[in-house]
Amino acid sequence: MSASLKLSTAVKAVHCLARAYPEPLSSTEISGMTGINASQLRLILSMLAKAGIIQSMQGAGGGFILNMTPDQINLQQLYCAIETRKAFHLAVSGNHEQIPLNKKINTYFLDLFEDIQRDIESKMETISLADVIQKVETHY
Amino acid sequence: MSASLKLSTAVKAVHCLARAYPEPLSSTEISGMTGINASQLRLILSMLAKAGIIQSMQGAGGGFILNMTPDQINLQQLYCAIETRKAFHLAVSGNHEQIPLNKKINTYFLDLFEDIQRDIESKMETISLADVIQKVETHY
DNA sequence: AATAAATGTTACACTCACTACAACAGTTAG
DNA sequence: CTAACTGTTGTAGTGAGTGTAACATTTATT
Repeated sequence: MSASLKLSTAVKAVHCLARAYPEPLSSTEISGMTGINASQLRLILSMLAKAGIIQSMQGAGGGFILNMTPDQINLQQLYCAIETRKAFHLAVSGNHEQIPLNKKINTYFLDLFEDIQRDIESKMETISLADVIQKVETHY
Repeated sequence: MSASLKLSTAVKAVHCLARAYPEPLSSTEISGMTGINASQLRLILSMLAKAGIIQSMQGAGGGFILNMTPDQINLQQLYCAIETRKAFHLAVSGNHEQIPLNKKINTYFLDLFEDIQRDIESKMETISLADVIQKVETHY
């Protein structure tokens, strides 16, 4: 799954958890609320649980519950927890690295893209889940 | 081709043109210097020509030649000229938009991603081809 | 202890975009 | 008129992303 898709999925799920708090929700329940496949949700939610953002409880009567308040959770934390590949997909010309100029320019761009990646991450750090919920409920 | 791949390809090609200036280079010649396929180069170079960044001359003895000095060309111009899809690939959870909450959160993220896209573009605007050439030749 | 209801994880089919390249039509100098 | 170019279209192969199912594992309940 792409980082941006996972991020929006994570926000939707966590938003449900915020509304249900302090009651836990199962992946099936969240699936019913969002339309997102339950297996897919579990994949993402288990990553969020490992990052300590939510708590997962196995077994009958279990489910997921927030482990932090919405204003303590920011998009960067969510993004970090679920990231497998970078948001700014950094492809540079494939395999012509035997040519010195290519190698140098590739390196330059990899550095630049990392730089941009850092910019994106700092921006996301400034946006809390509470911000998102508030904005979604008022401005849209 | 992804935007970032095309961008690095464009920079490599334009870098060759800068060194050859005022002599024109054919796509075959640039291919020889960079290892990049000539057809692929022509695809990108023709886009740069349409944007007025380089000039293309058809027919025997033709080729490509810079139409601006390296310090007048910035990465944003190159990126703009070759862009087909956005750098920050903005996927949000696909097709569950019948659920109002989803639609709102999707819209929120599309807005956020556009915002980030703009940030990336302004950053690229500050980097000229001359900067890249200078940096590549000294720092790497 | 047995059962039912959860999570956690793996696997898989399917689609689709990307990549790299070839081929050829169109254009121009000599 | 020919040779050397660009411009554009098409295409086979590959790899990543998507959506989902299946099953192993864990735990509350009775």
